[in-house]
Order: sequence, then structure tokens, then C-alpha cells
Amino acid sequence: MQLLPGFRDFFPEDCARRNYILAHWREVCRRYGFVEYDGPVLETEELYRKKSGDEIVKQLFNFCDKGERAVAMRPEMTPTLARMVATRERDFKKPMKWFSMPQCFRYEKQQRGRLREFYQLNCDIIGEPSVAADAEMIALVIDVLRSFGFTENDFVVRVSDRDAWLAFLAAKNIDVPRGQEFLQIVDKLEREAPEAVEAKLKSFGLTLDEVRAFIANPGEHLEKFNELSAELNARGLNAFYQLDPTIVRGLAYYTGIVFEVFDRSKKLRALAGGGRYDNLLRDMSDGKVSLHALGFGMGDVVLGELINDTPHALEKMQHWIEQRPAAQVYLVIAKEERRSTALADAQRLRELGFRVDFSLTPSKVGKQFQAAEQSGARVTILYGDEWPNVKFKTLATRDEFLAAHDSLIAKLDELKLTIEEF
RNA sequence: GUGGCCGUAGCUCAAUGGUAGAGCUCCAGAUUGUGAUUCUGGCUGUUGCGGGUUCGAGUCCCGUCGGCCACCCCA
Repeated sequence: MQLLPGFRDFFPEDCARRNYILAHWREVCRRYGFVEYDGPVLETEELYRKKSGDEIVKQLFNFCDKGERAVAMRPEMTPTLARMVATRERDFKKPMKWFSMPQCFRYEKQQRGRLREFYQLNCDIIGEPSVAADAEMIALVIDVLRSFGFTENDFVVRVSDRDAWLAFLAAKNIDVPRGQEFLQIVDKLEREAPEAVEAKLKSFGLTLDEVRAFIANPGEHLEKFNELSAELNARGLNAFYQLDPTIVRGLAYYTGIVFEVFDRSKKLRALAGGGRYDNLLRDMSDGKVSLHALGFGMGDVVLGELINDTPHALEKMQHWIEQRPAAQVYLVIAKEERRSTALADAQRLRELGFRVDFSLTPSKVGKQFQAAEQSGARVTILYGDEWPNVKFKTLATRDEFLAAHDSLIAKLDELKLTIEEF
């Protein structure tokens, strides 16, 4: 009877919140011309080892299946995407703009904003080397967040370019193979003590001041960022992003432009992160396919917390949820001899697409109205002594009127009950 | 993986080492054809679990599991 740590039940109110997030993710992605894909929840452990190395295994929900295969619940979508792209890459025109909203699993200790199970929006563009694709990606992540009601006062995209750092190192005559190690230091710059950072930089023959000077003024290594800015500014998104060279992302496989999205108050961990990974598909497919690629991921957990912490976003979500009550019409069966008629009507209305509910067992009229109220229905239809008329009631206004039973559909139409799409 | 704080009814929380309680929720009735309020009644506990100290443990001690927070990590 106990929930596993880091896993969630989705009671109706939680499920409505989750659906709100997933529905908006999907809607904005489609607005940007992205198509949805999905893959298996279970993959071979090997797939994740190949991308992230053997250390990843301790972060996986993994086990041996009955066929002695080492398998793992997916902790992320990119390896699955890589496999799918490598399998049928030639069947799709480039650039491929794909998105997915997988439920992912990671064996980690849970804490604020991080569970062992979560949904993650993944958007990727495959086969497009131009900076226009990076701009499209960043515009998408901005608009996804804006769809939840967030403004430039609520979040910011911090953009950087790993190549600018590599150019910085080249100018200092530092070997490219050590670039990765250097980027790890930059990644931790904000979190580590200055003395510790200074010590690490010493092995590169660099000082903290030199690095800070570059961060403050990256100078001429920013052609790509300027191109990106032009694209984003043309879309009117100036206020939503800023250059921040300290963002390099922890992962080795990123190349070029990378970005992370943070809430303005910096109370929460990153809302989303991504960047270009031009070599990953080649490396994972052992050279079989070589395509430019970039993408980002956004989890539902931190996003949900920011929505909760942001009054106007919370209000927007609640409004959306209230628009989707369980029922539109509630049939009140005041006289049990009318039940079979009510059942026939329920069936007919449901076939027309109305959301209809009624008491399954005989119940007092007062109770039925209470249940009608709770179901979210706007209108009740009462079957009783008035037969062959039925009594309509608009719950919000308490207006009542009698109508002939055979004009029922027309009356509902007059009440402008629309069939809302879910 | 490391450290700090916390686990009592479905929820929020009380209870000096001395009989485990309240509010809310839920259910029923007052009200046999109309939703609110009110009133009345009712349900819910191995005090997370296991051990120890004690005449006696919800309370103190140890362990364990779970939760929150920070660190590590963060695909």
C-alpha cells in the first residue's frame, strides 16, 4: 500500500495539472511545426552506457529481465531518439523537427524539484547546421514557457557558446583535449569557492581574473551569438534571453550554442536546458549516421513548482482546469419510473458528444442536485411529475423552465452548451 | 552517497514520562421534488516500523524506513 519514494499518484486534481502541462507542451510544439514521436519506456542498459558511460548505471532503474537481458527504464529520451534516427534517418526530410513528452525514471535521492519519475518535454532539430535552428529552438523554449503565462519577469534564458570558450583557450595555447576539463571548471564557477577554482585553473596556466575578464567581455568570439541575437530580436524576444558565458552545461557531448532557463528569483533549479550536439548521433551510431543536431529538455516537476509559486500562472492553470469539468449535463431522476427514459436520453446525448452524468442509484432530489453541482455540470434536466415535459435548470443562475421532452436537444443548443475538446 | 530537521485519524495539528484528543473532510439525519448555511449523530489510530531504558514511552535512547532541506550529482 505504500508509494515508492520519488513516485507520484495522480489523483484527479493532480492529473488535471499534469494534463495542463502536457497539453500546452504539445500545443506549442505543434505551433512550431514539430511532430510528436515516442519510444519504449524500457531500453537496454547498453544504450545508456553508450551515451553516458558506465557511471550512469547507478542512476538507472535497471534490472535483468526473464530473458537475462540487462534493461533499464528510460532516464532520458535522447538515446532512444538517436536510435530511431539512426534506424530510419533517410525516410525523413531534413531538418527533422521532433518532440516527445516521455515519462522518465532516474534512481536518485528525491528532493525539491527532483523525483524518481517525471515527464520531460524533449524537442530536437536533426540535420540543420545553421544558427537559425538554435534560434528556433530557443524561441520555442521561450514560447512554451509563455504559454503558461510566464513573462520576461518570471524567467530568463541564459545562452552561451562553447566554441567561444574553446577559442579563448586556443588564444592561450591550451590543448583542445583539455577543453572538456576546463569547461567543467567554468560550469562550477558559481558554486565553488574562488580559492578552489583558482587552484584548478593554475594547471591550465590561467587565473580566475583572466577567466572573469572573458566572461565580462567575450570580445570577438561571438559571431554565432550575434547571429542568434538577430534572429531572436527579429521575433521580438529580446527581453527573454541574455548572454551568459558561465553556462556551459555539464555534459561532454555538447558542441556550440548551449542554454539553460532559470526562474528570475533563482529559487528553483533550471527549468530547461539544452544545446547543440553535432557529434552525438555519429558517435552513438558508430559512424553510421552523421547529422547535426540540437535540442532541449524541460521537466514537469520544476515547471509545476514555478506555476504554483507564480500567482498569474497559477490562476491561468486553475481557469483551464475549471473549463474542463467532468460533466456538462446532469440528469436528475426525480421519479424512478422515468429512469429508463433518462437512460435513453443519456445515451443519445453522449453519442452527440455531450458529457453527461446522473445518479446510478435512486437518490433524493436534493442529493442529486448536490452531485450535479459537484460534477461541474452547467445544466440539469429533471425527469418527474412534469412529464412529458422536463425541467431545465441552469445551475449558476438557478433559472428554471419547462420544455417538451422531444425538444431536449434543441433546448441544450439554445443554452449554448458546447462540446469542448479535451 | 554525506549531513541537519521531522514522522500522532483521510488532512492540519494537540497531548509535563501517567486514560491518545480537537478542528476540518467524509457519511447519515433534520429536509419523501431543488444546491447554501446551521444543527444532530456517525466512521477513522499497531502514535511509520523494530528494539532498549522505565512501575509506566506518542514523549527518552539506539536502529531502520519514509518525508523535508542543504551538499554531491544532474542526461
